[in-house]
Amino acid sequence: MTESNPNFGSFLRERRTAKGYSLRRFAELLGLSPTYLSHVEQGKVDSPPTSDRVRRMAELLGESADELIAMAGRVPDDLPKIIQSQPEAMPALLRAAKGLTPAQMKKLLDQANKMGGKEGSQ
Amino acid sequence: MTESNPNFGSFLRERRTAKGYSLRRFAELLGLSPTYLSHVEQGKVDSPPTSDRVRRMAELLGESADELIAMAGRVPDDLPKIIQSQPEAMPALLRAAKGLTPAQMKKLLDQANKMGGKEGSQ
DNA sequence: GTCCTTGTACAGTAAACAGGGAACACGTCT
DNA sequence: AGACGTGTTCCCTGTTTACTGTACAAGGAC
Repeated sequence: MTESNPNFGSFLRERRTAKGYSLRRFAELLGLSPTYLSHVEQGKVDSPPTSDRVRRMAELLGESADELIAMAGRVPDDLPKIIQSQPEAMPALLRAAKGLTPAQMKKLLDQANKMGGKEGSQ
Repeated sequence: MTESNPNFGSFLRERRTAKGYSLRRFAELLGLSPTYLSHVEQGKVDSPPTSDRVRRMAELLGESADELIAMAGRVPDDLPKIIQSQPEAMPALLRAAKGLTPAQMKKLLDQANKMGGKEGSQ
């Protein structure tokens, strides 16, 4: 059922109106029907838009794509491939990072970036 | 289409026969039809089994669940929740870890485990 | 009043997902 | 020859996903 955070809809509406977009206009820019967008904003929808659509929303609204995608109950679509590229290590890393505080996460992220300094692998 | 690695099917078959399970027996233990399992093992299926089914396969075969799930082209189902718990940091971490060698990954994982030493959150 | 724009409720849907049933060919055992 | 266990093939199916079209009510502008 792809449970989407109930705040997703209201957040979306708040940001959209703040940007001065009408529902129809915003839907048009996204390539969605006003109907569906209305449903989404009311949280009356079983399945939120796909992550690439949500990414586009974020662009138009000037919000963080990853954050909005998470609110929608989705996962950024580049991540599955990354996880599968190292099927043991990546899940282990995520599980290890699960309990960490934001500050600890930042440290860990810095470590990772330091390591990958030279390798710009495709 | 949930692209599953073509090796998934043949690997599955190889391990199953090595364990002495017949297709019917194995299917029964999994709660699947022999038909579908046959399709899966031949790679003749558009959508591989769900990740919890693949996990059960791994248990029965004594294989790594994460690895088999990746072969199936799926993502372990505990990961989306973890990612969403820190929508900025987790994707960033994965992307930073993307280019790393297995050895570097191990180091990073150790760091993460050291940090989380005390916190047994949730 | 009527025109236009706003969002909304109702109903529907093509395609993908995740399989399943029945019958079949083949080898083996007795 | 019959029974049995192996995997396979053809075709079928309920459910979910990610939406859409049409029509409508409420509020302002002219």
